[in-house]
Amino acid sequence: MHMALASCYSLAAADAVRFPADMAFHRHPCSGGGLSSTFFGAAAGFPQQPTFGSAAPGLAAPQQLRDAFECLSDEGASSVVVPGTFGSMRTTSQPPRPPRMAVIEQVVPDASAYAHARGVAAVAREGSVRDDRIAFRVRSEEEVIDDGYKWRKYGKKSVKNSPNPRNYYRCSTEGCNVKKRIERDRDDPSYVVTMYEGVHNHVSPGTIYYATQDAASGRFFVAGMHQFGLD
DNA sequence: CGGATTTGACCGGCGC
DNA sequence: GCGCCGGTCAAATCCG
Repeated sequence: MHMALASCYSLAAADAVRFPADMAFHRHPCSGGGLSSTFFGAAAGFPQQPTFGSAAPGLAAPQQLRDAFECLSDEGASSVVVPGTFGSMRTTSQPPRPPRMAVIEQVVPDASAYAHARGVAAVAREGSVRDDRIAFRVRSEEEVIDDGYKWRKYGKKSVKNSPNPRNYYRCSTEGCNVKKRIERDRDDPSYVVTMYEGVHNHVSPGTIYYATQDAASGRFFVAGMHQFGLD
């Protein structure tokens, strides 16, 4: 998932994030004392050494991102509202649209998502799941999510036991081999399941991220962003 | 006209 | 060995 999501879902825009009333993210150890938006970056395959704005000291390390991600999974987070441009996959021929609110209903644990995508046998065969794959489920009428990156569609397949086709995308940035698969949930077509694989070796085009570090935990958080063309 | 998308073909892994 | 399945390729087509 992506940065448009990660960044908008920032400390500065914490009021744009809605959690179940019985959740206490501010006290959860995974959140590092602050509302963690970093798991979105993990899903998106944040650049390992991104270039941020001048005020940005860096961004969450993969492990930290996974921590946050697992935090939500463990807590059973079921409703997170984030500003994102759902329904408008950005391509080189399409300018970015203004953000719209979208609801991430469920984050799919990496292993199960991978199993879901490739089959339990394949996962068992590999022994373990690569840590650069992650998936999530979003209730959305449209399938494409503008995550800030440019993607090139390279395949479409119908999958067994599902009436919905699976679409394959590859990051269109030269030298970046991040891929993502998008398909509607076979059990509930109102959900879109997106799975990312790999780590971007570049920053989201036209986007500058500002990170902040929590003094107590040492974790980094996306504190803000600027996306050219949106303002 | 160049770049993105579509879509059938092709390939490799796996189970029987 | 054969068929099934998921993933990828690439030629044809579309579109701005």
